[in-house]
Amino acid sequence: MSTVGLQLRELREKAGFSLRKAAVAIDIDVAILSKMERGERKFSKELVVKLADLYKTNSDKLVIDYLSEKVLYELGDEEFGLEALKVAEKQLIYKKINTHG
Amino acid sequence: MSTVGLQLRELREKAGFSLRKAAVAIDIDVAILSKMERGERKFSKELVVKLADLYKTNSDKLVIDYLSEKVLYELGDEEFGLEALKVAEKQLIYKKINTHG
DNA sequence: AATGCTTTTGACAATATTAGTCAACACATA
DNA sequence: TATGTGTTGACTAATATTGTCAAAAGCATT
Repeated sequence: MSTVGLQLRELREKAGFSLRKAAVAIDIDVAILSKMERGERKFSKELVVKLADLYKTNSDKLVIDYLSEKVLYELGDEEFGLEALKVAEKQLIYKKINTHG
Repeated sequence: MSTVGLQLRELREKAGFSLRKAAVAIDIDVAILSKMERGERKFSKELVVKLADLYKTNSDKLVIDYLSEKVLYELGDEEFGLEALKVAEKQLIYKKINTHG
């Protein structure tokens, strides 16, 4: 269940693009796009953004979901996954406070 | 700055193992262990646990830190990293509630 | 049925990434 | 010198990811 894939598929259909047209527009093989939408292959962030642009949609939420999926994939069904996420969050917040930019 | 690496280095020294002895004990090349402790190479979870065992330490916190580092590495300096972590957390919690085990 | 479009599938090659091996180096100390 | 410490870089091997292609399958329409 790749929510990014499903979301992008819906967006594509609403925007009236066939799989082929969309694939050509962002310069990838149609087979890859097909697989990505169905969660059989991973997206790259670049492609997510390109597709969002193509469909005239803001990409922020899609990117966030994309990253979230990536993180969850990395964690697998790890026993301490939740704890790890909380630690990671703390680190990020700490970093955010103590950096310029 | 790999906290897992530093933690394991301290633990090793406190446990009185030389790099070579520890590497032999867990059956890896000493060069790899050296690099891992200094954050030049990634650990695997298996090695973290093996080392914790060798040093007679509970591995839970180390594993959590290991996973956290892995996640943060994946996110890089992504603008929406924090948001992604929060989404991932929600997913995990949701999953935890709705599964047996 | 035949055409023309769609999407899916699998096989394969090309690339990139990661992991493992080894020898040499530098430093300290007995 | 000889022994033990940790570090470094070059190299190979193993794995994973990505890209390419052709064929197949689905679905309307003519």
